[in-house]
Amino acid sequence: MNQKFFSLPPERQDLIRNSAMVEFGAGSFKKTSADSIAKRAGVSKALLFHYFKDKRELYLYLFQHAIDACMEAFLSSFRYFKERDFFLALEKGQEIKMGMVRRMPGMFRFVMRAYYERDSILTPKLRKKLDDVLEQSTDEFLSRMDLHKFKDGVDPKAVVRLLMLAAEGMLAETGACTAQEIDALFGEYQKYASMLRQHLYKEEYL
Amino acid sequence: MNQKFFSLPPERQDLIRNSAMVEFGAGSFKKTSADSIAKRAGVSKALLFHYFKDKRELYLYLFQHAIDACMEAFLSSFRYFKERDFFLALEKGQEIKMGMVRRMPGMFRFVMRAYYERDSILTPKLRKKLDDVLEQSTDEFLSRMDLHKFKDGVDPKAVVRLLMLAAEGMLAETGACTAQEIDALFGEYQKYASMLRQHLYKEEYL
DNA sequence: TGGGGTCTTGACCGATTTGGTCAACGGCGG
DNA sequence: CCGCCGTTGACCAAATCGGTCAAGACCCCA
Repeated sequence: MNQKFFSLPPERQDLIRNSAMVEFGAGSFKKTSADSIAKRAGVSKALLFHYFKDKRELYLYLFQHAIDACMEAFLSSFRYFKERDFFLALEKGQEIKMGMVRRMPGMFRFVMRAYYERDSILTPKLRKKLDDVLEQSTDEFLSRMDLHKFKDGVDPKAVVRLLMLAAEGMLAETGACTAQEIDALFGEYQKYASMLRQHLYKEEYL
Repeated sequence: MNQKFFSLPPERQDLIRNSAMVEFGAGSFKKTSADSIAKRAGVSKALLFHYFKDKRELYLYLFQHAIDACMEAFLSSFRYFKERDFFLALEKGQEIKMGMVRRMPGMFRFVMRAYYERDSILTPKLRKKLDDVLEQSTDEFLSRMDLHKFKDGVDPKAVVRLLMLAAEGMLAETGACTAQEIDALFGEYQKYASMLRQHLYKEEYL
């Protein structure tokens, strides 16, 4: 790809990346046209092909960039917050996630779609990179928490996964989100999290 | 549409409907080609346009049919099972739902996509029909259950919604499912349901 | 064997869209 | 005034689009 892309104003980079992710996230790689991406970004198609040599390169770059952004957000979140309470940390994490959704709407959908798409053009390396991020983030998260606050017999990993799935389900329902939609979703999510906390924690920790 | 479609062997009707739903569920109405539907079904494009006068008619028919199927499954499930325990009934319901997924994979994704799609071609009547089914099914469900088995302070509606969202999230992750994939998903779902039951029910009902 | 009816298709249509190219434009610093 | 750089509209051949149509494949009844 053309390295000059990175010397564009950051908000312009974001504009192009986000537009492309939203479009790629709405359909398969093949069915997503460069034209629609350009139109959404409000730039000419020629500009896209000026910075990226073809559609494939743009796609792979986006995936790489998305994973890097996730990884960075995840790492920094654990660098700064030393919270050891499961639900408080989960809330912090969800706040960060929502912040990312706000700044890069369409990213999570794009990544999911790219990962699960048939006839995927992703390289095995990129797939593995995402696997690592997901697995590492969950395990790392659990290893830092005070899991003994849970009642006996509760599987914390199942709790994380249940909440993750619910978040994914909420994301699947709505399209590209406005800021208030995201806040509403976050509010609903917190309701479920606090319900679980209420009944899965030992009483002395409530 | 051509009424002769209904005198086709039922499994052939299913084949065509399911192929169309899978394809429509994978992209927007506009970006889904009649060709791809025909190819997936293993029939000629000409046959599609023999039974349905155009793409739009096929699409609207599919939506109608899907809603009717949901409604019928829902009604019959409550006609036959008089279960009043929240989680047992939910399990029954989920079994029925999984059966539908098995017989019509791609249906739920199609319906969701059709409902939330921008520039939707759905008529307001069809939208309302789906709204009714969803709202009625949840309310009806809750009204028949022994909700007093829940601990005080637990909102049963939130429990239903949380599990629904998780199911949606699982569905969003996988593509068109094989029978064993569906079973695996169902197993995971049951794990979460039983976890919730374990801790949200009063102890005397466990 | 032949004819009629029904399901099904390959070939085809004009129109649109596709990924990608290229010469040229505008604005800005020197 | 120049030269540089981000940007563009116009353009291309090729593919794909929704939809049509005459003819093939098959079966039952005569």
